[in-house]
Amino acid sequence: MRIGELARRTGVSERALRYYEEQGLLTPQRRPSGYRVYGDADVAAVRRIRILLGAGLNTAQILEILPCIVDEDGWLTPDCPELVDALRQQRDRIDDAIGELETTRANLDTIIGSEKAAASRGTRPPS
DNA sequence: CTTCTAACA
DNA sequence: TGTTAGGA
Repeated sequence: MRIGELARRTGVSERALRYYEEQGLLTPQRRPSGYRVYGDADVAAVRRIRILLGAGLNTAQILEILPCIVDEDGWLTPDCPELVDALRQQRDRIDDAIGELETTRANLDTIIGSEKAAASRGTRPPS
């Protein structure tokens, strides 16, 4: 199949599919015309890529752990320690991000709830 | 009509 | 990533 069909069958834009190839995630054959030719296996490959991207991994990280994945009933099964490791690290990063967001939210609450802010917001006398 | 590369009001 | 120009 050509890029258009793969795009339709995966719901991923042609732009993204070409990008994945550029990142080494997909290596479709080429017709003499230059057109990319994908196999049925690429449909599953794209799904795996989407899942990993959804887990917050970048294409470089996915490229490294892609061969560690075993396709099993539409889901992913970590097949080697590298993948489990990458996923754990990603989990830790999420924890850090959550922590920073909580700090930012606390800062906003301080500003919003401060006496001065409340005064200038609602108790301004007519001039 | 579909795909390709390259580039960005 | 989207979009688009210009070509095959």
